[in-house]
Amino acid sequence: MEYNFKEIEKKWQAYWADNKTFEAKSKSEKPKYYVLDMFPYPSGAGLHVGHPLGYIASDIYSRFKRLQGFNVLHPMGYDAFGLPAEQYAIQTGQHPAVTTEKNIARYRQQMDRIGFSYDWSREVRTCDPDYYKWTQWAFIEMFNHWYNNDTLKAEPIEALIAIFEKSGNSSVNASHSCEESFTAAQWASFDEKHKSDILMGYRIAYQGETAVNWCPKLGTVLANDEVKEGLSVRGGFPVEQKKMKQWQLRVSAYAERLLSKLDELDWTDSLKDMQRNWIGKSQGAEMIFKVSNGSQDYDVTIFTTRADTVFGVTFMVLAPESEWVEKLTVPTQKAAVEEYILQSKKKTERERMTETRKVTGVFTGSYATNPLTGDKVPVWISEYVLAGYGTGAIMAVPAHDSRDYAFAKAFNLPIIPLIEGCDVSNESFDAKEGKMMNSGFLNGMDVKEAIPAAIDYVESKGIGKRKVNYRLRDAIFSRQRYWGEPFPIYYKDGIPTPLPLSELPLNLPEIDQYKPTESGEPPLARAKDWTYNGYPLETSTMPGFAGSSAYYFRYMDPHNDEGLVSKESNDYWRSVDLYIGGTEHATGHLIYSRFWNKFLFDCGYVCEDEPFKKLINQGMIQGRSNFVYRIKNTNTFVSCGLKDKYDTTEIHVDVNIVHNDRLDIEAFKAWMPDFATAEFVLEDGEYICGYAVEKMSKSMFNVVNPDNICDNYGADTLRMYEMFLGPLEQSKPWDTKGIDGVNRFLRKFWRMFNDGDKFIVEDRKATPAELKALHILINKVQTDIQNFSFNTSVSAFMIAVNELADLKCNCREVLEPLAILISPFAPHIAEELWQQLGHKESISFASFPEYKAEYTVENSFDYPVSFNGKMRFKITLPKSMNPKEVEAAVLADENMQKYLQGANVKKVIVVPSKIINIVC
RNA sequence: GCUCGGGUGGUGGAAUGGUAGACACGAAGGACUUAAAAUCCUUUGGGCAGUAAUGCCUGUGCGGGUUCAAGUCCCGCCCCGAGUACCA
Repeated sequence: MEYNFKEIEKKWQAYWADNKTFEAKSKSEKPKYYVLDMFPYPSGAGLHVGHPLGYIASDIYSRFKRLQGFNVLHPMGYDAFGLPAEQYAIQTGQHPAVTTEKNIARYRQQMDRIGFSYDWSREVRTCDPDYYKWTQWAFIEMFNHWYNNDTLKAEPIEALIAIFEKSGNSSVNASHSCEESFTAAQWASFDEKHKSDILMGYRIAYQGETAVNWCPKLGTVLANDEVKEGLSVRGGFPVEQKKMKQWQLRVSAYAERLLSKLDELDWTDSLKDMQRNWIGKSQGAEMIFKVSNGSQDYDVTIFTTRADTVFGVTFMVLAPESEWVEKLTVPTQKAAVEEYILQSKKKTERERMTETRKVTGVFTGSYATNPLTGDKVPVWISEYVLAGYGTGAIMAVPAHDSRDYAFAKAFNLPIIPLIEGCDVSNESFDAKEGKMMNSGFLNGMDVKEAIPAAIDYVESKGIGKRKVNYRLRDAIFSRQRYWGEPFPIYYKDGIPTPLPLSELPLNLPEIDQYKPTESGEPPLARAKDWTYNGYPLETSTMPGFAGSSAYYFRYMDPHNDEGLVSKESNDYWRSVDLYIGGTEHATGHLIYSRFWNKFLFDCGYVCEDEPFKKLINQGMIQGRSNFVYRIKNTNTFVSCGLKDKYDTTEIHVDVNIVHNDRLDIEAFKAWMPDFATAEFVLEDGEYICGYAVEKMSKSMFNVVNPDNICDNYGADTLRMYEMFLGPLEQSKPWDTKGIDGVNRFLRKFWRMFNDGDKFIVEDRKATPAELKALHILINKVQTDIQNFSFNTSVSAFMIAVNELADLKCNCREVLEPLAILISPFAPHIAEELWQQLGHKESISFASFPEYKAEYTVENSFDYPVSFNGKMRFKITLPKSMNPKEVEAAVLADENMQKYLQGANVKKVIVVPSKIINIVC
């Protein structure tokens, strides 16, 4: 029988499902290992060949770990809340739950065909009330906690209330957004509403007014990571800044912990770097400048990382949104300032960006006093200062900051150089190096000493203090949308109040339409009787990242209705040992999950502080589009190599009717009615298509569906080919060219133990040559899997099978370990061989074969590398040998003497490990 | 601008500082076959010499350097990709 992958794959997929082969044991003597994929959003388009790349890698690793004797948890689920299903619902009236359900079914079907070893009994869906109950629960917990900067952890809000009752808020060191200070007596006198407002400024999940990213087209606000280049990541619609009251998560409280713990994680440096940049820690100082508007004096605090440059301050700048603007604008400038602010408000984020570096600004009319020189400097307003970072006000040092420099040039403000020898006639000198001048007591110091010296000085004078700033902002947590988790919050006389836990989950209500109401309220406002005990419920819903932030805990204990995860299950599974997914989540999901995890850790619900110990980012699989070239105004198509001889139009052609860049002409004619009568100018009897690497998308006709590959080549070929394509972490275009090689390899492997209809394995002893090939492979595969170098291990299989086939190796002693070795990559064919070898249990319960080094020892000194006065030999010697011993061994070696015949050896130079030079 | 990756045949890609191009695709030639498919064998970075076995030169984006030895390490450029962006 030929290698009939269709039958084999169907058989084993059914076997695994029937026997629950991959169900993870909740209790086990074995050590645990948790391998997780980033769960997908089930889109309407189904999976394309890019999606399974990471899943295949994680599956190989999971199967490998099982063979190594681990109790492996390898689950899968769906990130099922999201915008596309809702947009579709708005257009069609179809309930998002229905479309989502349909898409999930299709995803599942497609994944099953690839032969993944998921434990489907633990599947989770974020849109399932039994699941989002725990998302809502976590939100209430965050609502009921505040972040104590003294103990560096989240603590119950009751403890904070107790402090307020005893001593007000002056002694509290919290991450907060409360602007009021009060005594115990004052606290006692506040009414309920006032107390609620104050506490809101301390809660980890809080409601607050800030500038948010508002996307008018989607009718909702978005978090920072959901906006790229001023456009929404979903849909690509313009986003503008708007002040709104929204639910937020105090992620910023965890900035330092999120940053410092990165060092301990086994993630790639580039990913850690992305998170570091996103968190954006900068050390500097806050400094107080006295500002006068002519009639009144104010203390305005600024933030700077260059305290050493105070002597070069020639003006000050406020953000247009700064609260100081109103106070510091003098009557004569009022009209101009108002006009400027109006203009900047009108601009969307995108417009601000496209008008790059266009310098704009307006003078307030006020003057600030330089705290060190006493000089009076003007206070301006400009968009280049951001309200949300630092204090929203800066001291401008045009000589040493390029933005201040541009501003100074545009408005003709003075520029004072502070570093010896720097030239600021054309540009600022931003580097933190050189000797200070024009700087009073700092003169002569190096910049690196001057910065701390300047801060020490202002601290001692009480006009400033050291300060660390983070770029990381709190996460906006409200969405004005339907298809998300409802907030478990109702408004009791206007006071936001969490539902009792017994009321969870708060189910998403049915509504007639999925759009906002006429008055612009979120869709949930359409729900009938959206109240609790007569009080109105919150109408916004949670964002996409809410459900995906702690899903990995749920897999540990998916059916628990007492808690997110039981203590027992959490103590056993702890955290994710290996997480595989795309880099696109670096600044979103992976920050939120770490934050969420740390919060639950602080509260004592989970035992590990970090969720993902090791993280691998699989590269993206891009599309590879094919083109045909139509001669203008005809229906004649010319092959790629001849296209320059004609005036042609390039047309995308469906890659599924092109093989190795050769067009299937009949299929092309049938593809679209227009082409039925097409004529062709061929090269050597074939039509060669052009190609380009583009994003994989329907409109480019370059989407390759894994189902097609499974139909034509089988899942084992698909799995091995995706790995063979190149390094896992690298992005690469999908190119079916080359898949034949992998398929050929599997057929060859099949023929090792099948001849016609006969199973031909013998029970004889293996020869040394066979064992050598086997053990080289064992060693290679083991190290490659551990290094996630799956492409080279596929090559190693090809080499080994070629060699063993040449040796006519069909003995059990080799084929048994070979089946185990290949089973993570091509599990179906491996199971088939395993069964034919007489095993009753799945190959997943076998043990990874042991590598025996003695089968691979090479003969030493077997060839000369070069001869050129010097003779060089590559040798393999134990590392423990010292140079003298090596020299003696070399000269004594028989082979070596053969090469040295007649040569007059003057010197033997032993260079590290492998090579020796012999000077003759 | 800043940060991090990366540049190797016709193609995808291999190479703990140690024979560059493993493995695979494609291509060319051949065997088997009435034919096709399948399978197998040979050649395949470029150049030169030779009937040949073979030998020599050259070659990993560019220019320098360290080293007995550099695709790999160092310095300076060029190009491509990703992230981020008035973050003071």
